[in-house]
Amino acid sequence: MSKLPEDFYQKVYQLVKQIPTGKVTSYGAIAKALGSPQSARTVGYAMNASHKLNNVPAHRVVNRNGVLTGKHHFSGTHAMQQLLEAEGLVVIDDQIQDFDKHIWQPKNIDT
DNA sequence: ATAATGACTCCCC
DNA sequence: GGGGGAGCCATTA
Repeated sequence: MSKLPEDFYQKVYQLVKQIPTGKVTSYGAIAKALGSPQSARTVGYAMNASHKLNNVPAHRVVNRNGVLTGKHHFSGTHAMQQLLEAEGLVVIDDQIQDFDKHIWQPKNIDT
């Protein structure tokens, strides 16, 4: 692990942990809040590492389209979908309904 | 140090 | 509206 990117991960975790129940956000939004809108891909990578943590609701993080692209990385096939539905969201075919209404805009922690 | 991979996003056809 | 290609960042081999 490099020295600088490590902070990036911490920011990602910190932000994801701040996502309120019943809300979701996108990798790009997180990356942007971190001051690196082009590091959306890296955010996903951080999520992968967040799997070893227990306080990082990665299931609330989806792509900008509101699609559960990373559901495949979860325990089961629909584990992510079930989690979101259990939080009051509506997920159909790995697609969050009214994603724009359930989206959660993170605050810039980079400032 | 170079090359390949990935839970993304944007641009073009 | 749907599909394909390129770009960016960080990690791993």
